[in-house]
Amino acid sequence: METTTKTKINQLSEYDGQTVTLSGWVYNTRVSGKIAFVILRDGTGMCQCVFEKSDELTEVFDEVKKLSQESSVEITGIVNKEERSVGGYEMKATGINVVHGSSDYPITPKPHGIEFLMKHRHLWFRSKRQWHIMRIRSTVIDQIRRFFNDDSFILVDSPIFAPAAGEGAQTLFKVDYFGEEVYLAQTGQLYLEAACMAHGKVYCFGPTFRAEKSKTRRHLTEFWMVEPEIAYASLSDVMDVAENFICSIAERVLRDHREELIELGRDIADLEAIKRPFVRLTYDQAVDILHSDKSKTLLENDLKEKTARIEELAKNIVEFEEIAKGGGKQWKKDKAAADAIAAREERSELEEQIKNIPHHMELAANFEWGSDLGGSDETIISRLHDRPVCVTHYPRGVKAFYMRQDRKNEKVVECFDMLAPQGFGEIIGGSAREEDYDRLVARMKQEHLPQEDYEWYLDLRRYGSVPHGGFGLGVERTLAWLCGLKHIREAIPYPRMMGKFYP
RNA sequence: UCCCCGAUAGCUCAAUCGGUAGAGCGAGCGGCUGUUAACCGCUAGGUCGUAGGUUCGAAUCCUACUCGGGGAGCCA
Repeated sequence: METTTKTKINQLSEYDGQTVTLSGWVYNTRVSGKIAFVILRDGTGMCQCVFEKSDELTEVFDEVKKLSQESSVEITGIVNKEERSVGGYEMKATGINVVHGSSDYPITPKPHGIEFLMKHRHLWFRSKRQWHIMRIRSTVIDQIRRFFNDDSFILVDSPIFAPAAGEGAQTLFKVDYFGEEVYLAQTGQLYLEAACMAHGKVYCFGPTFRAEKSKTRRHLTEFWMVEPEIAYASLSDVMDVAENFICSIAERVLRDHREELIELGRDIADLEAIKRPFVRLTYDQAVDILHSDKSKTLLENDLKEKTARIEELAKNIVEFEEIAKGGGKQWKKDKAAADAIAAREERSELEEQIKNIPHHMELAANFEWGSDLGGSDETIISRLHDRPVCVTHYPRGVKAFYMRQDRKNEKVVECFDMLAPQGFGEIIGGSAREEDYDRLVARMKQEHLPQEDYEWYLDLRRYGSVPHGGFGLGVERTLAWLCGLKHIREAIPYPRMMGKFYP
Protein backbone atom coordinates (compact mmCIF):
# COMPACT_ATOMS: atom_id res chain seq x y z
CA MET A 1 0.00 0.00 0.00
CA GLU A 2 1.29 3.45 -0.90
CA THR A 3 2.09 5.75 2.00
CA THR A 4 0.29 9.05 2.14
CA THR A 5 -0.39 11.75 4.72
CA LYS A 6 -1.53 10.21 7.97
CA THR A 7 -4.36 11.95 9.73
CA LYS A 8 -7.11 11.51 12.27
CA ILE A 9 -10.83 11.24 11.65
CA ASN A 10 -11.65 14.46 13.50
CA GLN A 11 -9.28 16.32 11.12
CA LEU A 12 -10.86 15.05 7.89
CA SER A 13 -12.56 18.34 7.02
CA GLU A 14 -9.09 19.78 6.36
CA TYR A 15 -8.36 17.14 3.72
CA ASP A 16 -11.45 17.27 1.51
CA GLY A 17 -10.53 15.85 -1.91
CA GLN A 18 -7.07 14.68 -0.83
CA THR A 19 -5.66 11.19 -0.42
CA VAL A 20 -4.85 10.35 3.20
CA THR A 21 -4.28 7.32 5.44
CA LEU A 22 -6.29 6.58 8.57
CA SER A 23 -5.12 4.15 11.25
CA GLY A 24 -7.69 2.52 13.46
CA TRP A 25 -9.97 -0.39 14.19
CA VAL A 26 -12.89 -1.89 12.31
CA TYR A 27 -16.10 -0.95 14.15
CA ASN A 28 -18.48 -2.64 11.73
CA THR A 29 -18.62 -3.78 8.12
CA ARG A 30 -21.39 -4.15 5.56
CA VAL A 31 -20.36 -6.01 2.46
CA SER A 32 -22.44 -6.19 -0.68
CA GLY A 33 -21.51 -7.91 -3.94
CA LYS A 34 -19.41 -5.12 -5.34
CA ILE A 35 -19.44 -2.46 -2.64
CA ALA A 36 -18.25 -2.65 0.95
CA PHE A 37 -18.67 -0.21 3.81
CA VAL A 38 -16.16 -0.30 6.65
CA ILE A 39 -16.84 1.85 9.70
CA LEU A 40 -13.41 2.74 11.01
CA ARG A 41 -12.82 4.20 14.46
CA ASP A 42 -9.47 5.71 15.36
CA GLY A 43 -9.97 7.11 18.85
CA THR A 44 -10.97 10.55 17.57
CA GLY A 45 -14.17 9.52 15.81
CA MET A 46 -15.73 7.22 13.26
CA CYS A 47 -15.48 7.31 9.48
CA GLN A 48 -17.17 5.22 6.82
CA CYS A 49 -14.69 3.91 4.26
CA VAL A 50 -16.26 2.79 0.99
CA PHE A 51 -14.60 0.11 -1.14
CA GLU A 52 -15.92 -0.41 -4.67
CA LYS A 53 -14.93 -3.53 -6.52
CA SER A 54 -13.05 -2.85 -9.73
CA ASP A 55 -10.39 -4.67 -11.77
CA GLU A 56 -7.50 -2.87 -10.01
CA LEU A 57 -8.98 -3.37 -6.56
CA THR A 58 -10.02 -7.03 -6.73
CA GLU A 59 -7.40 -8.14 -4.21
CA VAL A 60 -8.13 -5.27 -1.87
CA PHE A 61 -11.84 -5.98 -2.08
CA ASP A 62 -11.38 -9.66 -1.26
CA GLU A 63 -9.37 -8.68 1.79
CA VAL A 64 -12.06 -6.24 2.91
CA LYS A 65 -14.73 -8.92 2.57
CA LYS A 66 -12.92 -11.01 5.18
CA LEU A 67 -12.43 -8.15 7.68
CA SER A 68 -13.78 -8.93 11.12
CA GLN A 69 -14.91 -6.62 13.89
CA GLU A 70 -12.07 -4.84 15.77
CA SER A 71 -9.31 -5.83 13.35
CA SER A 72 -6.68 -3.09 13.37
CA VAL A 73 -6.18 -1.59 9.91
CA GLU A 74 -4.72 1.31 7.98
CA ILE A 75 -6.91 2.52 5.17
CA THR A 76 -5.87 4.89 2.40
CA GLY A 77 -8.29 6.78 0.21
CA ILE A 78 -9.73 10.05 -0.97
CA VAL A 79 -11.65 12.13 1.54
CA ASN A 80 -14.95 13.52 0.37
CA LYS A 81 -17.91 15.30 1.83
CA GLU A 82 -20.88 12.99 2.02
CA GLU A 83 -24.21 13.90 3.55
CA ARG A 84 -25.27 10.26 3.79
CA SER A 85 -22.33 9.38 6.02
CA VAL A 86 -22.22 9.75 9.81
CA GLY A 87 -19.47 12.33 10.39
CA GLY A 88 -20.32 14.30 7.25
CA TYR A 89 -17.19 12.95 5.55
CA GLU A 90 -16.33 9.58 4.19
CA MET A 91 -13.42 7.95 2.43
CA LYS A 92 -13.39 6.42 -1.03
CA ALA A 93 -10.84 3.77 -0.15
CA THR A 94 -8.12 2.57 -2.49
CA GLY A 95 -5.91 0.53 -0.20
CA ILE A 96 -5.89 -1.33 3.06
CA ASN A 97 -3.20 -2.71 5.33
CA VAL A 98 -4.40 -5.15 7.95
CA VAL A 99 -2.16 -4.62 10.98
CA HIS A 100 -3.80 -7.37 13.01
CA GLY A 101 -6.76 -9.50 12.08
CA SER A 102 -9.12 -9.94 15.00
CA SER A 103 -11.46 -12.89 15.28
CA ASP A 104 -14.46 -13.64 17.47
CA TYR A 105 -14.56 -10.20 19.12
CA PRO A 106 -16.89 -10.77 22.07
CA ILE A 107 -18.88 -7.53 22.06
CA THR A 108 -21.15 -7.52 19.04
CA PRO A 109 -23.36 -4.65 17.82
CA LYS A 110 -26.31 -6.41 19.44
CA PRO A 111 -27.34 -5.94 23.10
CA HIS A 112 -25.42 -7.63 25.91
CA GLY A 113 -26.06 -8.22 29.57
CA ILE A 114 -24.29 -6.16 32.22
CA GLU A 115 -22.38 -9.08 33.74
CA PHE A 116 -20.87 -9.91 30.37
CA LEU A 117 -19.99 -6.28 29.64
CA MET A 118 -18.38 -5.80 33.04
CA LYS A 119 -16.26 -8.90 32.52
CA HIS A 120 -15.13 -7.32 29.26
CA ARG A 121 -14.68 -3.79 30.58
CA HIS A 122 -11.28 -3.62 28.87
CA LEU A 123 -13.02 -4.08 25.51
CA TRP A 124 -16.28 -2.34 26.39
CA PHE A 125 -14.37 0.98 26.30
CA ARG A 126 -14.42 0.71 22.51
CA SER A 127 -18.21 0.85 22.32
CA LYS A 128 -19.72 4.17 21.38
CA ARG A 129 -21.58 4.91 24.59
CA GLN A 130 -18.60 4.12 26.82
CA TRP A 131 -16.37 6.11 24.51
CA HIS A 132 -18.57 9.20 24.98
CA ILE A 133 -18.69 8.80 28.75
CA MET A 134 -14.91 8.48 29.13
CA ARG A 135 -14.36 11.58 27.02
CA ILE A 136 -16.80 13.56 29.15
CA ARG A 137 -15.10 12.22 32.27
CA SER A 138 -11.78 13.48 30.96
CA THR A 139 -13.29 16.93 30.37
CA VAL A 140 -14.93 17.01 33.80
CA ILE A 141 -11.61 16.19 35.45
CA ASP A 142 -9.83 18.79 33.34
CA GLN A 143 -12.41 21.39 34.33
CA ILE A 144 -12.09 20.46 38.00
CA ARG A 145 -8.35 21.14 37.88
CA ARG A 146 -8.75 24.20 35.71
CA PHE A 147 -11.36 25.77 37.97
CA PHE A 148 -9.13 25.58 41.02
CA ASN A 149 -5.86 26.33 39.25
CA ASP A 150 -7.35 29.41 37.56
CA ASP A 151 -8.52 30.65 40.95
CA SER A 152 -5.02 30.32 42.49
CA PHE A 153 -5.72 27.18 44.49
CA ILE A 154 -2.58 25.13 45.18
CA LEU A 155 -2.70 21.39 44.59
CA VAL A 156 -1.57 19.54 47.71
CA ASP A 157 -2.31 15.84 47.53
CA SER A 158 -3.08 13.90 50.68
CA PRO A 159 -1.79 10.42 51.56
CA ILE A 160 -3.67 7.28 50.66
CA PHE A 161 -2.28 5.24 53.58
CA ALA A 162 -3.82 6.83 56.63
CA PRO A 163 -3.00 5.90 60.24
CA ALA A 164 -5.96 6.86 62.41
CA ALA A 165 -9.29 5.27 61.79
CA GLY A 166 -11.32 8.30 62.82
CA GLU A 167 -15.07 8.01 62.55
CA GLY A 168 -16.69 5.13 60.75
CA ALA A 169 -13.80 2.67 61.05
CA GLN A 170 -16.03 -0.13 59.83
CA THR A 171 -16.12 1.47 56.37
CA LEU A 172 -12.32 1.61 55.98
CA PHE A 173 -10.15 -0.90 54.18
CA LYS A 174 -7.42 -2.30 56.42
CA VAL A 175 -3.97 -2.68 54.93
CA ASP A 176 -0.93 -4.45 56.34
CA TYR A 177 1.82 -1.82 56.43
CA PHE A 178 5.07 -3.63 57.33
CA GLY A 179 3.25 -5.43 60.10
CA GLU A 180 1.24 -2.43 61.27
CA GLU A 181 -2.38 -1.69 60.57
CA VAL A 182 -3.16 1.30 58.40
CA TYR A 183 -6.23 2.23 56.36
CA LEU A 184 -6.93 3.37 52.83
CA ALA A 185 -7.97 7.00 53.08
CA GLN A 186 -11.60 7.95 52.68
CA THR A 187 -10.88 11.67 52.74
CA GLY A 188 -7.83 13.91 52.54
CA GLN A 189 -9.52 16.69 54.40
CA LEU A 190 -7.64 16.78 57.69
CA TYR A 191 -4.32 16.81 55.84
CA LEU A 192 -5.65 19.47 53.55
CA GLU A 193 -6.59 21.72 56.44
CA ALA A 194 -2.93 21.73 57.43
CA ALA A 195 -1.86 22.66 53.89
CA CYS A 196 -4.55 25.33 53.82
CA MET A 197 -2.85 27.14 56.71
CA ALA A 198 0.30 27.28 54.57
CA HIS A 199 -1.15 28.29 51.20
CA GLY A 200 -4.55 29.86 51.92
CA LYS A 201 -6.44 28.07 49.14
CA VAL A 202 -5.64 24.44 48.40
CA TYR A 203 -7.23 21.33 46.92
CA CYS A 204 -6.47 17.66 46.67
CA PHE A 205 -7.70 15.27 44.05
CA GLY A 206 -7.38 11.54 44.08
CA PRO A 207 -8.95 8.16 44.69
CA THR A 208 -10.74 7.43 47.92
CA PHE A 209 -11.89 4.16 49.43
CA ARG A 210 -15.01 3.05 51.28
CA ALA A 211 -15.58 -0.46 52.54
CA GLU A 212 -19.33 -0.01 52.65
CA LYS A 213 -21.23 -3.20 51.97
CA SER A 214 -23.54 -1.51 49.51
CA LYS A 215 -24.64 -3.12 46.29
CA THR A 216 -26.52 -0.31 44.61
CA ARG A 217 -26.28 1.82 41.49
CA ARG A 218 -24.84 4.70 43.54
CA HIS A 219 -21.90 2.99 45.23
CA LEU A 220 -18.30 2.21 44.43
CA THR A 221 -15.63 1.04 46.86
CA GLU A 222 -13.03 3.12 45.01
CA PHE A 223 -13.95 6.50 43.59
CA TRP A 224 -12.39 9.87 42.86
CA MET A 225 -12.95 12.90 45.00
CA VAL A 226 -11.79 16.49 44.76
CA GLU A 227 -11.58 18.47 47.99
CA PRO A 228 -10.86 22.20 48.19
CA GLU A 229 -10.10 23.93 51.48
CA ILE A 230 -10.09 27.69 52.02
CA ALA A 231 -8.65 29.80 54.87
CA TYR A 232 -10.58 32.78 56.23
CA ALA A 233 -13.77 31.44 54.70
CA SER A 234 -17.26 31.22 56.15
CA LEU A 235 -19.82 28.57 55.30
CA SER A 236 -21.46 30.89 52.81
CA ASP A 237 -18.08 31.64 51.17
CA VAL A 238 -17.52 27.91 50.73
CA MET A 239 -20.98 27.42 49.27
CA ASP A 240 -20.35 30.26 46.80
CA VAL A 241 -17.25 28.43 45.58
CA ALA A 242 -19.14 25.14 45.35
CA GLU A 243 -21.93 26.73 43.31
CA ASN A 244 -19.56 28.45 40.90
CA PHE A 245 -17.64 25.20 40.64
CA ILE A 246 -20.68 23.14 39.65
CA CYS A 247 -21.79 25.80 37.16
CA SER A 248 -18.37 25.84 35.54
CA ILE A 249 -18.39 22.07 35.10
CA ALA A 250 -21.91 22.04 33.67
CA GLU A 251 -21.08 24.90 31.27
CA ARG A 252 -17.86 23.28 30.11
CA VAL A 253 -19.49 19.91 29.48
CA LEU A 254 -22.32 21.57 27.57
CA ARG A 255 -19.82 23.55 25.52
CA ASP A 256 -17.53 20.64 24.61
CA HIS A 257 -19.86 17.65 24.60
CA ARG A 258 -23.33 18.71 23.53
CA GLU A 259 -23.44 16.04 20.80
CA GLU A 260 -22.27 13.27 23.10
CA LEU A 261 -24.79 14.25 25.78
CA ILE A 262 -27.57 14.09 23.22
CA GLU A 263 -26.37 10.69 22.03
CA LEU A 264 -26.38 9.53 25.65
CA GLY A 265 -30.02 10.60 25.81
CA ARG A 266 -29.43 13.41 28.32
CA ASP A 267 -31.97 16.21 28.47
CA ILE A 268 -29.88 19.27 27.57
CA ALA A 269 -32.42 21.74 28.97
CA ASP A 270 -31.96 20.25 32.45
CA LEU A 271 -28.25 21.01 32.28
CA GLU A 272 -28.76 24.47 30.85
CA ALA A 273 -30.83 25.27 33.93
CA ILE A 274 -27.77 24.78 36.15
CA LYS A 275 -27.31 28.46 36.92
CA ARG A 276 -26.82 30.41 40.10
CA PRO A 277 -28.44 31.14 42.43
CA PHE A 278 -28.96 27.59 43.68
CA VAL A 279 -31.53 26.89 46.34
CA ARG A 280 -30.32 27.02 49.93
CA LEU A 281 -32.35 25.40 52.65
CA THR A 282 -31.56 24.85 56.29
CA TYR A 283 -32.02 21.39 57.68
CA ASP A 284 -35.02 22.74 59.63
CA GLN A 285 -36.64 23.95 56.42
CA ALA A 286 -35.89 20.61 54.76
CA VAL A 287 -37.60 18.80 57.62
CA ASP A 288 -40.63 21.08 57.24
CA ILE A 289 -40.75 20.20 53.55
CA LEU A 290 -40.63 16.49 54.37
CA HIS A 291 -43.54 16.91 56.76
CA SER A 292 -45.51 19.07 54.34
CA ASP A 293 -48.31 18.15 51.97
CA LYS A 294 -45.95 19.04 49.14
CA SER A 295 -43.90 15.92 49.81
CA LYS A 296 -46.97 13.79 50.31
CA THR A 297 -48.47 15.04 47.06
CA LEU A 298 -45.22 14.48 45.21
CA LEU A 299 -45.09 10.85 46.25
CA GLU A 300 -48.80 10.29 45.68
CA ASN A 301 -48.53 11.69 42.17
CA ASP A 302 -45.44 9.60 41.68
CA LEU A 303 -47.39 6.52 42.63
CA LYS A 304 -50.17 7.43 40.20
CA GLU A 305 -47.79 8.20 37.35
CA LYS A 306 -45.78 5.06 37.83
CA THR A 307 -48.88 2.90 38.08
CA ALA A 308 -50.21 4.42 34.87
CA ARG A 309 -46.87 3.88 33.18
CA ILE A 310 -46.87 0.23 34.19
CA GLU A 311 -50.26 -0.25 32.58
CA GLU A 312 -49.01 1.42 29.44
CA LEU A 313 -45.92 -0.79 29.45
CA ALA A 314 -48.03 -3.91 29.89
CA LYS A 315 -49.96 -2.98 26.74
CA ASN A 316 -46.73 -2.22 24.88
CA ILE A 317 -45.19 -5.52 25.90
CA VAL A 318 -48.16 -7.43 24.50
CA GLU A 319 -47.94 -5.46 21.25
CA PHE A 320 -44.17 -5.93 20.94
CA GLU A 321 -44.49 -9.64 21.54
CA GLU A 322 -47.17 -9.97 18.89
CA ILE A 323 -44.93 -8.23 16.38
CA ALA A 324 -41.94 -10.33 17.44
CA LYS A 325 -43.85 -13.58 16.99
CA GLY A 326 -45.81 -12.63 13.90
CA GLY A 327 -44.77 -12.39 10.26
CA GLY A 328 -42.91 -9.46 8.80
CA LYS A 329 -39.35 -8.31 8.36
CA GLN A 330 -36.81 -9.98 10.57
CA TRP A 331 -35.29 -6.68 11.73
CA LYS A 332 -38.72 -5.46 12.79
CA LYS A 333 -39.20 -8.62 14.81
CA ASP A 334 -35.74 -8.18 16.35
CA LYS A 335 -36.51 -4.63 17.29
CA ALA A 336 -39.85 -5.58 18.78
CA ALA A 337 -38.22 -8.33 20.82
CA ALA A 338 -35.58 -5.89 22.08
CA ASP A 339 -38.27 -3.32 22.87
CA ALA A 340 -40.22 -5.94 24.78
CA ILE A 341 -37.16 -6.74 26.89
CA ALA A 342 -36.53 -3.06 27.58
CA ALA A 343 -40.19 -2.54 28.51
CA ARG A 344 -40.08 -5.51 30.87
CA GLU A 345 -36.98 -4.13 32.54
CA GLU A 346 -38.57 -0.71 32.96
CA ARG A 347 -41.67 -2.34 34.37
CA SER A 348 -39.83 -4.38 36.98
CA GLU A 349 -37.86 -1.30 37.96
CA LEU A 350 -41.04 0.72 38.38
CA GLU A 351 -42.62 -2.08 40.37
CA GLU A 352 -39.66 -2.03 42.73
CA GLN A 353 -39.97 1.75 43.09
CA ILE A 354 -43.70 1.59 43.70
CA LYS A 355 -43.12 -0.97 46.38
CA ASN A 356 -40.86 1.51 48.17
CA ILE A 357 -43.10 4.58 47.90
CA PRO A 358 -45.31 3.91 50.94
CA HIS A 359 -42.16 3.31 52.99
CA HIS A 360 -40.66 6.58 51.73
CA MET A 361 -43.87 8.46 52.54
CA GLU A 362 -43.78 7.08 56.03
CA LEU A 363 -40.10 7.98 56.46
CA ALA A 364 -40.73 11.54 55.29
CA ALA A 365 -43.90 12.08 57.36
CA ASN A 366 -42.38 10.66 60.53
CA PHE A 367 -38.99 12.25 60.07
CA GLU A 368 -37.64 13.32 63.44
CA TRP A 369 -35.42 16.30 64.02
CA GLY A 370 -31.94 15.06 64.83
CA SER A 371 -31.56 12.19 62.42
CA ASP A 372 -29.71 12.33 59.13
CA LEU A 373 -31.59 12.75 55.86
CA GLY A 374 -31.94 9.35 54.21
CA GLY A 375 -31.61 8.61 50.52
CA SER A 376 -35.35 8.84 49.95
CA ASP A 377 -35.56 12.13 51.87
CA GLU A 378 -32.83 13.63 49.72
CA THR A 379 -34.65 12.43 46.63
CA ILE A 380 -37.81 14.21 47.71
CA ILE A 381 -36.00 17.50 48.39
CA SER A 382 -34.05 17.40 45.14
CA ARG A 383 -37.07 16.40 43.07
CA LEU A 384 -38.93 19.47 44.23
CA HIS A 385 -36.29 21.65 42.56
CA ASP A 386 -34.95 22.08 39.04
CA ARG A 387 -31.51 23.24 40.10
CA PRO A 388 -29.10 22.02 42.76
CA VAL A 389 -30.15 22.43 46.39
CA CYS A 390 -27.83 23.01 49.34
CA VAL A 391 -29.13 21.74 52.66
CA THR A 392 -27.30 23.44 55.52
CA HIS A 393 -27.04 23.38 59.32
CA TYR A 394 -27.56 19.71 60.19
CA PRO A 395 -27.82 18.57 63.81
CA ARG A 396 -24.41 18.14 65.39
CA GLY A 397 -24.93 14.50 66.24
CA VAL A 398 -25.16 13.22 62.68
CA LYS A 399 -22.14 15.08 61.33
CA ALA A 400 -18.39 14.76 61.70
CA PHE A 401 -16.51 16.04 64.74
CA TYR A 402 -14.55 18.68 62.81
CA MET A 403 -17.58 20.64 61.62
CA ARG A 404 -18.01 24.12 63.05
CA GLN A 405 -20.64 24.54 65.74
CA ASP A 406 -23.13 27.28 64.87
CA ARG A 407 -22.55 30.01 67.47
CA LYS A 408 -26.18 31.14 67.26
CA ASN A 409 -27.67 27.67 67.56
CA GLU A 410 -25.30 25.24 69.20
CA LYS A 411 -27.42 22.22 68.32
CA VAL A 412 -26.40 22.46 64.67
CA VAL A 413 -23.17 22.67 62.68
CA GLU A 414 -22.25 24.91 59.75
CA CYS A 415 -22.30 22.28 57.03
CA PHE A 416 -23.96 21.74 53.68
CA ASP A 417 -24.85 18.89 51.35
CA MET A 418 -25.45 19.77 47.72
CA LEU A 419 -28.14 17.69 46.09
CA ALA A 420 -28.25 17.42 42.30
CA PRO A 421 -31.74 18.11 40.93
CA GLN A 422 -34.47 15.86 39.52
CA GLY A 423 -33.94 13.41 42.34
CA PHE A 424 -30.34 12.52 41.64
CA GLY A 425 -29.17 13.20 45.18
CA GLU A 426 -25.96 14.17 46.93
CA ILE A 427 -22.86 15.15 44.95
CA ILE A 428 -21.11 17.44 47.45
CA GLY A 429 -20.64 17.45 51.19
CA GLY A 430 -18.87 20.32 52.92
CA SER A 431 -18.63 22.51 56.00
CA ALA A 432 -16.94 25.26 57.89
CA ARG A 433 -14.41 23.59 60.23
CA GLU A 434 -14.31 24.12 63.97
CA GLU A 435 -11.43 26.54 64.53
CA ASP A 436 -11.78 26.79 68.31
CA TYR A 437 -9.43 24.44 70.17
CA ASP A 438 -11.65 23.88 73.21
CA ARG A 439 -14.82 23.22 71.25
CA LEU A 440 -12.97 20.80 68.96
CA VAL A 441 -11.43 18.85 71.82
CA ALA A 442 -14.78 18.68 73.60
CA ARG A 443 -16.40 17.31 70.48
CA MET A 444 -13.64 14.71 70.03
CA LYS A 445 -14.20 13.53 73.60
CA GLN A 446 -17.91 13.11 72.87
CA GLU A 447 -17.03 10.93 69.90
CA HIS A 448 -14.46 8.98 71.94
CA LEU A 449 -11.69 9.84 69.52
CA PRO A 450 -8.16 9.18 70.84
CA GLN A 451 -6.70 12.68 71.16
CA GLU A 452 -3.11 11.46 70.87
CA ASP A 453 -3.77 10.39 67.27
CA TYR A 454 -4.95 13.89 66.41
CA GLU A 455 -2.29 16.00 68.11
CA TRP A 456 -0.94 17.18 64.78
CA TYR A 457 -4.45 18.18 63.73
CA LEU A 458 -4.98 20.08 66.99
CA ASP A 459 -1.74 21.97 66.35
CA LEU A 460 -3.63 23.76 63.57
CA ARG A 461 -5.85 25.22 66.32
CA ARG A 462 -2.87 26.04 68.51
CA TYR A 463 -0.86 28.06 66.02
CA GLY A 464 -2.74 30.77 64.19
CA SER A 465 -6.15 29.14 63.92
CA VAL A 466 -8.57 30.85 61.52
CA PRO A 467 -12.12 30.22 60.31
CA HIS A 468 -11.88 27.97 57.28
CA GLY A 469 -13.87 25.43 55.34
CA GLY A 470 -14.14 23.27 52.29
CA PHE A 471 -16.03 20.52 50.58
CA GLY A 472 -15.66 17.23 48.74
CA LEU A 473 -17.13 16.38 45.35
CA GLY A 474 -17.54 12.82 44.10
CA VAL A 475 -16.41 12.72 40.49
CA GLU A 476 -18.34 9.62 39.46
CA ARG A 477 -21.64 10.77 40.94
CA THR A 478 -21.20 14.13 39.25
CA LEU A 479 -20.46 12.47 35.93
CA ALA A 480 -23.37 10.07 36.30
CA TRP A 481 -25.64 13.02 36.99
CA LEU A 482 -24.33 15.11 34.06
CA CYS A 483 -24.52 12.19 31.62
CA GLY A 484 -27.82 10.86 32.94
CA LEU A 485 -26.30 7.43 33.67
CA LYS A 486 -28.49 4.95 35.45
CA HIS A 487 -25.55 3.29 37.15
CA ILE A 488 -22.36 4.77 38.57
CA ARG A 489 -20.27 1.84 37.30
CA GLU A 490 -20.21 3.38 33.82
CA ALA A 491 -18.73 6.60 35.20
CA ILE A 492 -15.33 5.14 36.12
CA PRO A 493 -12.92 3.23 33.85
CA TYR A 494 -12.49 0.19 36.08
CA PRO A 495 -15.29 0.06 38.65
CA ARG A 496 -14.53 -1.47 42.01
CA MET A 497 -17.63 -2.62 43.79
CA MET A 498 -18.49 -5.01 46.57
CA GLY A 499 -17.22 -8.39 45.39
CA LYS A 500 -15.96 -7.04 42.07
CA PHE A 501 -12.42 -6.22 41.03
CA TYR A 502 -11.88 -7.81 37.59
CA PRO A 503 -10.49 -6.72 35.19
C1' U B 1 -27.05 -8.12 57.72
C1' C B 2 -32.04 -8.37 55.44
C1' C B 3 -35.72 -8.51 51.16
C1' C B 4 -37.00 -9.36 45.80
C1' C B 5 -35.54 -11.29 40.88
C1' G B 6 -32.56 -14.31 37.77
C1' A B 7 -29.01 -18.48 35.73
C1' U B 8 -30.94 -22.55 28.73
C1' A B 9 -25.76 -22.25 22.29
C1' G B 10 -19.87 -17.59 22.24
C1' C B 11 -23.92 -13.30 23.07
C1' U B 12 -29.33 -11.70 23.85
C1' C B 13 -33.47 -14.38 24.81
C1' A B 14 -37.84 -18.25 23.81
C1' A B 15 -39.78 -23.11 25.04
C1' U B 16 -48.15 -23.21 26.58
C1' C B 17 -50.49 -27.90 31.67
C1' G B 18 -44.29 -31.66 33.61
C1' G B 19 -43.96 -34.98 27.50
C1' U B 20 -38.07 -35.36 21.52
C1' A B 21 -34.06 -28.13 23.02
C1' G B 22 -35.76 -23.12 19.60
C1' A B 23 -34.85 -18.09 17.24
C1' G B 24 -31.87 -13.88 16.22
C1' C B 25 -26.95 -12.05 16.53
C1' G B 26 -21.89 -13.73 16.23
C1' A B 27 -18.77 -17.71 13.38
C1' G B 28 -18.18 -20.48 8.35
C1' C B 29 -19.90 -20.76 3.07
C1' G B 30 -22.76 -18.50 -1.02
C1' G B 31 -25.62 -14.08 -3.12
C1' C B 32 -26.43 -8.74 -3.58
C1' U B 33 -23.26 -1.37 -6.09
C1' G B 34 -25.36 3.20 -1.05
C1' U B 35 -25.49 0.18 3.47
C1' U B 36 -26.52 2.88 8.65
C1' A B 37 -27.75 -2.85 14.62
C1' A B 38 -27.92 -3.80 6.27
C1' C B 39 -30.48 -7.79 3.86
C1' C B 40 -31.44 -13.06 1.61
C1' G B 41 -30.12 -18.57 1.54
C1' C B 42 -27.35 -22.70 3.70
C1' U B 43 -23.94 -24.99 7.70
C1' A B 44 -21.83 -25.87 12.44
C1' G B 45 -22.83 -24.84 17.51
C1' G B 46 -26.27 -27.56 24.07
C1' U B 47 -23.85 -31.97 30.65
C1' C B 48 -30.64 -26.40 30.47
C1' G B 49 -25.50 -22.94 37.15
C1' U B 50 -24.18 -27.26 40.98
C1' A B 51 -25.95 -31.29 44.22
C1' G B 52 -30.01 -33.90 45.91
C1' G B 53 -35.43 -35.02 45.80
C1' U B 54 -40.69 -35.85 43.65
C1' U B 55 -42.34 -38.40 38.99
C1' C B 56 -43.35 -43.46 34.07
C1' G B 57 -41.04 -38.82 32.45
C1' A B 58 -38.00 -32.47 34.90
C1' A B 59 -35.18 -26.71 31.48
C1' U B 60 -40.13 -26.66 33.85
C1' C B 61 -42.16 -28.77 40.60
C1' C B 62 -39.48 -29.05 45.78
C1' U B 63 -34.84 -28.38 49.02
C1' A B 64 -29.88 -26.71 49.68
C1' C B 65 -25.73 -24.36 47.69
C1' U B 66 -22.88 -21.19 44.13
C1' C B 67 -22.78 -17.02 41.08
C1' G B 68 -25.13 -12.59 39.14
C1' G B 69 -28.76 -8.32 39.08
C1' G B 70 -31.74 -4.81 41.93
C1' G B 71 -33.30 -2.70 46.53
C1' A B 72 -33.25 -1.59 52.18
C1' G B 73 -29.83 0.05 55.83
C1' C B 74 -25.15 3.02 55.28
C1' C B 75 -22.99 6.53 52.14
C1' A B 76 -19.96 10.64 47.80
